[in-house]
Formats: sequence, C-alpha cells, structure tokens
Amino acid sequence: MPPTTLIPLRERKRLETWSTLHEAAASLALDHDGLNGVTVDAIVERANVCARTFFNYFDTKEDAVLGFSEPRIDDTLLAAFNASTEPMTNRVADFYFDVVRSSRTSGAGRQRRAQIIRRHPELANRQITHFAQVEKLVSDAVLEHLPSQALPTKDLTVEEFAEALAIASTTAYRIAVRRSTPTSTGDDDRAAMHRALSQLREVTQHIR
Amino acid sequence: MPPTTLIPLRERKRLETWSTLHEAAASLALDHDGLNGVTVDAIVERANVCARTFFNYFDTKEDAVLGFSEPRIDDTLLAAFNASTEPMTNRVADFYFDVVRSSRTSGAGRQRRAQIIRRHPELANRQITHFAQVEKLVSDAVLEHLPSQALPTKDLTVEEFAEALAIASTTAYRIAVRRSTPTSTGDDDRAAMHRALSQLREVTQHIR
DNA sequence: TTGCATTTGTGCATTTTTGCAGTAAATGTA
DNA sequence: TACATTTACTGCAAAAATGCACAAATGCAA
Repeated sequence: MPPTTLIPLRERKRLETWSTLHEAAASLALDHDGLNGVTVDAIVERANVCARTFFNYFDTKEDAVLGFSEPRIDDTLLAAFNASTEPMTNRVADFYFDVVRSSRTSGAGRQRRAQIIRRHPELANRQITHFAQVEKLVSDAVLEHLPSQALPTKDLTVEEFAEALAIASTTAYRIAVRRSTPTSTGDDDRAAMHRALSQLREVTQHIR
Repeated sequence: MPPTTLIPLRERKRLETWSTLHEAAASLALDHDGLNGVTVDAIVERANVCARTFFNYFDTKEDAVLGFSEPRIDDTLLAAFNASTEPMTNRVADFYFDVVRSSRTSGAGRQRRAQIIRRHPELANRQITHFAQVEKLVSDAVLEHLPSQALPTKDLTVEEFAEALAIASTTAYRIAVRRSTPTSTGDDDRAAMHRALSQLREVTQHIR
C-alpha cells in the first residue's frame, strides 16, 4: 500500500467518498435485488453524505452500483502514449488499457461488477456504453496524436486507422478481461491483452 | 444513544469533526508530555483534516487539547431561562449550568480534561479564563433579560445584581464539579450545584 | 550575536458539501 | 380516472474544507 501522504488530502478524500458511495451502492444492490431494491437515499445514508453529493460523484444510480465514472484521459497517460516506441497497435492497446484502468475500480471491484451484471442483466447495457465511451475517447485522442508517417497503407484514412486501432484495443481488452481470474493482477491482465492482440493478428492474417 | 437522523447532517459532521480533533489533541497530549509534545500537524494528521480546518474549530492548540470552545448562548437556553418560575438565583444557576454544559464535552471528557490539567498545570490558566468568559456571558445575558421587579434591595444596581448572580453561579458550579465523580450524570451535577447554592445561602447568612 | 528551521496562527481564493426548491417520471390509491 | 406519493435528478446559494502565502514567535546552531 502506498503511503497516503503522497496523495494530497483533497484528492484522498474525493477518492474515499467515491469508494464509500460505490461500495454502499454495490453491496446494497447485491443484497436487495439489484437496482430497484436500492434507493439513492439508502446509499447516501450508508455513506453518510447528502443526496446532492451523490450526484456530484455519479450521473446515475446505475453508475454508482457499477462503479463507472465518465472516462477521462490524464495528461500523464497521453505522455506515456507519445513516448512509447512500441508498434502502433500495441501502443494504442496499452493506452486503452491505461485509460480503462485509470478508473478507481480495483480488481476485486471488477469481479463484483461482473457478478452484479451476471445477476442483473439489465445493467449490462451500461457496461456496453461505457466501453463505447472509452473506445471513442481513445480513438479521438489517437487520431489527434497520430504521427503523420504512421499510416500503414493508402487504403485507410487516418480516421479509419485510429478507429480501427481503438476497436482492436477494445476487442483485445475484452478478451483479456474474460480470461482474467480473481487472482490476476493488473500486469497479468495487460499481458493477456497483448497476447489476445497477437492472436488477433494471427487470425486476421488469413483473411482475404 | 439518540437516533442520528434527528440532527441535520451538516451539524452532525461539525460535531464529529470537533470531537475527532479534540480527541486527537487530548490523547496525543496525554501520551506526549502535554502541549509541547504535540504539534498541530500531528493532530490534524490523526484527525484527517487540514491544518486550516483545525483553526476553524479551535482558536489555539490549547483549546483543542482541553476541548474548550468559545461559549455561546443558544436561543433555546435563553427561552428556558425566561420561562422558568424558580427563584432568580436558582434560575440563573440553571442557566449558567446549561451554558457551560452546552459545550460538546461529555462527562468522561471533563474527567480527562481534569486529568490533563492536573498533570500539566500550565494549562490551568486557560480553564480559568474559560470560566471567566462564561461568567461574563451569563452576567450580560441576565442583565439584559432581568425582569424589572427582580431587584431585591435598593443597595444594588441591576448591573451589580446580575454580576453577583453570575458569580454565585460560578461558585456553585465549581463546587459541584469538585464534588463530581466519574459516575455522576449531568443531572447529578445539576443537583449538586443547587445543593452548593443553598449551602452558600446558609453560610452567607451569618455575614454582617 | 546572526541566521535558519519549526511552529502557531491568519487572510483569502478555490473546491467541495450541504440544503433546498423544484421538475419529471413512475407508482400507488381513491 | 384523477390525485397523492415516491424517486431520480438538476440548479443555485450558503456553509465548510482545502491549499497556499505569509506574519510572528520560538528554538537551535554556527
């Protein structure tokens, strides 16, 4: 565990409030039959904040239960992307991975999210839109920062290329998550993603 | 323990922060050789708030260790004072008691405060000024709300009368506190104060 | 002595939380 | 059917917490 004093107090408290709210929402949802068994009031009472604060952290009750926040691209992540010397596909995949994992949800948290969605499939939609958001975000960022010489063939526009890279990343990431176990670390998952990516290359090579 | 939902969230949190800071300050002071063994930084780190917030709650480090807040007169207390049908001296004593006890310090807290002061006598000054503050506050409030027919003799101005009532209250209260034990409740202390008051009457009757 | 570091305490701008009023949709109830 | 109640969510103003710069006092070392 990293020493708490490295993170400024204000941010530490924000993270804690986020976690408390998500924890309250998720555990209540598991105990009380999903979304409809839980009210915002019950969540905030358990988390000891007011209802208005709840909506400062989550757009919807659904998001609180699943622990989704609007995905954002940190400057640090962008810098890492630009600095990387990997082939472009791996580079984008790493970037995608970083963006997805920059959310505050831990490994155990993702496990539980999967459990909740399994038990309450009506929540699956939200997960899909979330990954769509990440994909769009990554696609746009890649497009904006793509080195001009990176385009592999004349058949593709840069827009198409960026989009394809993002789509491939999503695919590889989802494969990695599917293969992930409760004991997997973040590094394990990243490696699994790269494996999936190269398998994707193998498979697609025979298309004609 | 009273149900928490009766106190509004904002006030609940203020009380909690106050208690947390006082608790941190008092226990650190007991463990580390009084005032000088404890820094504001150490207190706020334990209480998990920033240093500026500490000074929003306490004027000085001393006050935090002892758990003193600037005494204030609640409208509720004033209303009780005005509504009372007791003889004026008892009325003022009750009022004084209410004002003193409206601080957030519990019975156990007062015990510990006494312990700290016993062990670190340089803190005793602060206690004296605190009681002087309360006395002045009560004296002024009584002066302002004294029924005009309440003056017992022509020998006293109303100012002097109000002051004397406040002084008598302080005296009785301090006697009661000196007699208080760790198992005394607030009601016990109030009764002890009234006993001290009537003993005061006995004793002073023979002055000439 | 002088200079440097630590500590208490304040002023002020920014961020966060709270409280409250109110909208819109869903749901229960006469 | 109409009508009240509950619930999710928003806008806005006031209160509280934070971060930061800074003053004053204190201690400590050269």
